[in-house]
Amino acid sequence: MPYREPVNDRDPATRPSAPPRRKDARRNQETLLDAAAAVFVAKGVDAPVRDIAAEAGVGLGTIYRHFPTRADLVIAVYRHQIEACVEAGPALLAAGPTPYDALVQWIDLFVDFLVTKHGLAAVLQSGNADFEALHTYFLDRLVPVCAELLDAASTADEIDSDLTAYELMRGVGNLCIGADTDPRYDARRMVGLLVAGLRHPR
Amino acid sequence: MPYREPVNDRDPATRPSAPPRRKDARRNQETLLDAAAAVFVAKGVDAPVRDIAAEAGVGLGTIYRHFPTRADLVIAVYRHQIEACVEAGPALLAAGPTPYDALVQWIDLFVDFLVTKHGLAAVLQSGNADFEALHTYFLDRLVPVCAELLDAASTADEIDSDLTAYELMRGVGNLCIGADTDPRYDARRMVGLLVAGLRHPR
DNA sequence: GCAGAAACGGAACATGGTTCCGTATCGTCT
DNA sequence: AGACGATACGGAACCATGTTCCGTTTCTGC
Repeated sequence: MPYREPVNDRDPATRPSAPPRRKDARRNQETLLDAAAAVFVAKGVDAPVRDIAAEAGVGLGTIYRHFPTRADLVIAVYRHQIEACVEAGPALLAAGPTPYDALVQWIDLFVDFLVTKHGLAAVLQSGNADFEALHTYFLDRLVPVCAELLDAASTADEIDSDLTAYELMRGVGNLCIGADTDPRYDARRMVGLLVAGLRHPR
Repeated sequence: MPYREPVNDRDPATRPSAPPRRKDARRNQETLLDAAAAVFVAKGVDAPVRDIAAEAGVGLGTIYRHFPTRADLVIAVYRHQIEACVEAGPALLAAGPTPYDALVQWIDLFVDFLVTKHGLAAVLQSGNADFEALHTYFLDRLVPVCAELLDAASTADEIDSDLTAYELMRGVGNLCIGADTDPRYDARRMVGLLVAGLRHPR
């Protein structure tokens, strides 16, 4: 996975860390992201760090030099898709027929993302302190977008609830847990029900 | 798990194991359940087994003799409350004004239960294989009750959805995750939204 | 009171995240 | 090119946790 874009941001979890100066380091970082992505697909997001190191043909120390924590590795792997989601928000708002429609479509986007990543949703909400950073990153990036959509829909009087963007994101994320391993559970449908509940009853 | 009472029952997670024959064993089992309950309240359902052993003043082996697995201990601690929930279903159905009302009240009961147990909801859905038994036990006991309520409401034409009792339970359980540690997230409200979405639009 | 079954305690094992540090590699300076 | 310091690497070692094993202790029926 590409990653690296020029240094800039403040928040370490949000900022793509500056590219390593040394060529071997740069190469390893590439390799690691690719390996991690592959392992996540094959064994889920909670696959052992050692498996990722093995897949990348790299020592454990190397992983931890590049990504201080498992959560940072996960963030790095999915950063692009998250950012795509962030950018999709305003776009949908501008394009869609109504703000509420845009909100629904945006949430669908997010749910699709979550549901197609084995165990991501679970790890996102697991009280597990290891993944605090992951949780925080997702929320920091997505809540503002969600809030914008929610506000717009609210202003357009399409919505009948003072539900927080934060709560909505949490709820949606929660509903996606387990959807990837249980054919009897359809997260999209659940989220649909939840979001439908926001609509202004007319 | 206590020593094999002469074989009989099929589902080990559902059967309250027969009381141990030996007095010390009986005493220890009591002590363990109390200690576990206390530790779960203090440190959450995912507190280390060692903490529980320490609280009970007992060795690790003793815990594992009585409860083959952490999950079995958790089940034992909460069995009574689950069973109370199971019994409340038909009662509410008989008492409530309408089946849908009964369903709503029953779900409230369940949510209250989950939300007041630190980390129970999380551990319930965590893909974690360790807790498979817990997950299964909850579902085995509660899904039939939920199905009964759902059917009744459906028959009374109060509900406009072919949602499975299983899906509903999963959804509700999921929505409760993290509610105990995050003041910004109100699981009851989320569940309310979800359940409201079932109602026949009129 | 004895013998053997039943229970006990806790060391030891497996797994998984993370840290440490001696060694290897890179890039620059001369 | 050669040398040297900074950077990066590998993987053993460490810590936390669930679980297993087994030598020891405690009961209970006779």
